[in-house]
Amino acid sequence: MVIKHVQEILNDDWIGKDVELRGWIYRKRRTGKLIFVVLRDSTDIVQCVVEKKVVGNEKFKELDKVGVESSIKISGTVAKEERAPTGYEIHVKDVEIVGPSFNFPISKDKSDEFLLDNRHLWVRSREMNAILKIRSTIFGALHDFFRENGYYETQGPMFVTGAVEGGSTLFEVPYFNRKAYLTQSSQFYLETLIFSLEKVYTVAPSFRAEKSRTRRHLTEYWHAEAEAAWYHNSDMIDDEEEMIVQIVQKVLQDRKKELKILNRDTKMLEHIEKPFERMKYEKLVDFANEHGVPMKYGDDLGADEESAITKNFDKPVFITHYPIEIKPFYHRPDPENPKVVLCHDMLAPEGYGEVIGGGERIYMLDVLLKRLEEENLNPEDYYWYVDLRKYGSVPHAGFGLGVDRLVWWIAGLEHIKYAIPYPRTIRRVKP
RNA sequence: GCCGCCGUAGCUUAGUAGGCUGGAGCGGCCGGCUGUUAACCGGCAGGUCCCAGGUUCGAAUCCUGGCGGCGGCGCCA
Repeated sequence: MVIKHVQEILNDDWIGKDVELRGWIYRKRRTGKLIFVVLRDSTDIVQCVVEKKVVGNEKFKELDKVGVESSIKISGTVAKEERAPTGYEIHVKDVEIVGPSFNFPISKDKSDEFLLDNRHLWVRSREMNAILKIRSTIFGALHDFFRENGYYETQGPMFVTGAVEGGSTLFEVPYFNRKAYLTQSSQFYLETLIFSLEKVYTVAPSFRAEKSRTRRHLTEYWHAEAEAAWYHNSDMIDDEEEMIVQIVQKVLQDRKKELKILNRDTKMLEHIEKPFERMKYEKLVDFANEHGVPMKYGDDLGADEESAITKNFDKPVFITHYPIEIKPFYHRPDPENPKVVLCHDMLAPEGYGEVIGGGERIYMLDVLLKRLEEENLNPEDYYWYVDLRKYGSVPHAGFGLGVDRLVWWIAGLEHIKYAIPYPRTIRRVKP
């Protein structure tokens, strides 16, 4: 008997043929001498009809006894059946219970807290299954983009000794007899590596001890970062635009079924093509005020501003040329207007907001030293970063992308905690 | 750092101007049913009302503190 996945046999070619399926009991209903088992595997679900007179008294009783999520092997004949959830059903000839399950804790009523406590079991749900597949596709498409565009994959350390960005809060960890921190960005390390590889990227966790309690924050999140020698701000934006379009296309192509399971309205995703709007911060202030969000020059974008702005676009938007005061020290001041820096944030549409932050880095030694001084930072703490500007510096640019945020937006999720298998937030470090 | 909300059975909850035995649905167990769709019908079991202290004749209900959790702001990706 041929072993198949559910998805493979859900078509007319299989009608009347015998198959063996392996999976888990998703639903079970008994009516007299019949048991309807909805079998789930990684690919899909299918209804299986078990008759007492076919499988025998003993097997029937055994199957009747076990609960949902028991793992089973069943063999039988495929039939078309309008009444079955996925249009086909299996007339079971034999069933084997591999790992029984009794009183599976997750039933129809579910609170957020309960599902998070039982995340190790909830990952089996159809929704989580769909999200995890979309997430896998997104990670794959990210790697494809970088590799097809001349970026080398590399890695920075997770244990570090200092902050990359002034403001962010670091997790302190004991490191033998001194202190170390968990990295919040690999950017500076990537900058060192462009002098060897020119174009580099990494996909790694970043850690932020910010006490943020919002639908778009995790304390541990997956950070895709890239850095490229000889790139200016707009070159980097070009790459990001292409990257986002490719990822969205890939998901639309490969994950139709999953997007449907999640009730994702894909119309918004289908619009996404180049070019994206590129708006200077200065223009954005006017735009915000015209759209009922009071904002004055020098204000950073808050959640209200972000969502109000992105609701007016059906594609991602790049905001560029922020005032120098509201961005970290390493951004390169615009030679034509030193009050702003050559940076960009990409805001996802539909109110999702910031997904990418990036820009051109300062490459002149004197400019960097001046900026460190203005920000009251000690150049000695950044000696290796400063060194890069002493030995054959080149213009370069880079970005950081919150991959979980990308999943959150593309899958159209309510909260970022649904975008990652095991979310880490200020209040949750288990399971 | 700031603001708001929640904690009652395995799960989801009703009950809080203090008052008799804290109700229900789902799940579980027992029985029934040959086409179910989160099946249905009958029966049964199941409670530290988050914890500690206080007010009171009397607390799930009011007060104080603690623990656990959820959401939002700020900050960020």
